[in-house]
Amino acid sequence: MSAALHPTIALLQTSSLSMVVQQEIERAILAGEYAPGSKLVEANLAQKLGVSRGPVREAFRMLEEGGLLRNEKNRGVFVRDIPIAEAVEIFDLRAAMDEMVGRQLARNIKPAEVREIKSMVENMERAVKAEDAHHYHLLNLKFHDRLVEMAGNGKLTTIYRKLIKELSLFRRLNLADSWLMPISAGEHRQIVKAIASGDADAAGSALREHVLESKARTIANDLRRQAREKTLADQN
Amino acid sequence: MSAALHPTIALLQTSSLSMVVQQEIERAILAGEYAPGSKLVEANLAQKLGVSRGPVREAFRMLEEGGLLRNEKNRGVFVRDIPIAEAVEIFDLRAAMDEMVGRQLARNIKPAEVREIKSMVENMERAVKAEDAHHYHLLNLKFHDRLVEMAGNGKLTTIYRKLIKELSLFRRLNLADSWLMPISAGEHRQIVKAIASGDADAAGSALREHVLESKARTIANDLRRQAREKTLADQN
DNA sequence: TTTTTGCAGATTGTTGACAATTTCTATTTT
DNA sequence: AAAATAGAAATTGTCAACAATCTGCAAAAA
Repeated sequence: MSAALHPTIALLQTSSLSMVVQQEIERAILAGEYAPGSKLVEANLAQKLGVSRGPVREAFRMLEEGGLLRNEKNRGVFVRDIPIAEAVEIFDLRAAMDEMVGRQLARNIKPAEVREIKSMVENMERAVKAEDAHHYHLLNLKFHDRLVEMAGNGKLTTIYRKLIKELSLFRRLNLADSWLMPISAGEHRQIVKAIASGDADAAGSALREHVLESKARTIANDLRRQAREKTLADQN
Repeated sequence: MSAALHPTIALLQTSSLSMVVQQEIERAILAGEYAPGSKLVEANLAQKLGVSRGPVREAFRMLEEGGLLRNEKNRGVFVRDIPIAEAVEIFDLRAAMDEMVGRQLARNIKPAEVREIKSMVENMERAVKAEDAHHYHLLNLKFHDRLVEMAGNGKLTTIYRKLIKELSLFRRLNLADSWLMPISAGEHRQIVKAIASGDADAAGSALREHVLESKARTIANDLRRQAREKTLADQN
């Protein structure tokens, strides 16, 4: 029956306006086009996307449930601004999940997959040498995402991705990342080695510690920021 | 300003119709009033709840994102029927999360909380003696929910609860539970003991193994069910 | 008999209008 | 000048109507 469908037709069959709107708003948020804390006005978005307010509202409800938006009744929806405490909670959760991923991969990863992640680490090391922080950041996200995916637990993958998206709304994260690329890069090599060796304990704790390092750096960075803001405030 | 508000008024101030509708549908689904796989018709629900279709649709989008409903474009929304493979994934995830909970509690639980969970275990043992499977089931849910809550990670708690709700849509679960209450009950006592002793490794693995036992029982039960269905099919 | 075609009814997708609430601003009051 | 008030404008919440799609069934064709 279903002969290879034309892509546009296939798209129209699966996605309604609300889904398209949802994806577009999500893309814009993650691209930083709407800053955390900023307000999204239904009518504006509806007009910009050429649809009525209904689908926009439905998209809002989806993104709310997904943790990207926050709703105040009769006041509007806002891009969520993740507080440091919540970022820390997410890191702790990720630590447990990534440990699970490491243990699973150490036991079941295929040779082709080992080659794949090794090559990803090499790409990251090239980005470090080139001092291309942005590219490194993208490769880093891809590396961890791929590891989770390879672990083969769909539910885990879905939740992990949701958490990463939320974490990207924690504003002060980006700063922390850049000047310690080399450290983070070294840890990656060790992670791959532990996985390839088949040692579940080693792979699990390598990944767990990697995430907890990341958490510690984020906290340290946030403390510095708080101190800086306090100094500025005291001067006035 | 805000002098103690009348509950109904306070409710209207925080929750719009879509939220009320969402909660009501969720309650009905979890209460088993809509079986997994069954279709929900917008107009029916709207009429039953005395609202228009708009809020119902918004509630649908929320519940979809929450994993309780599934949407087929132009065909309608259905209560999700969790396949065994997904149930297994959820169990594996829970195992990792509960291990994290156990380790955390062993280190940080307060005396009053130890007393609280001890008393919960005693209540469960009473339910076992009284052979009250339903009551035992509720107490069991509450016990694990409370442990997760006590671990103090809000994000973890939210996700854990979502997973439990999804798992309750796995139809064959209930059957598995009842005739092995005594086993499960014994494991609970051991979990509390490990937590109270402050041994993070012991508490973590006690909880992890407890969940993995539960997973194994569910799988075994499902295999039996499949065999039974096959036998019946062959007779026709 | 089996398959295909073509309606009629039911259901979802989308829209625009109206009601309720909040936000903004100018004016008045203290 | 600062605070309170009132009304206008903007925005969200809700609804009912219309359009598009699917479902079921009966008639026609193979």
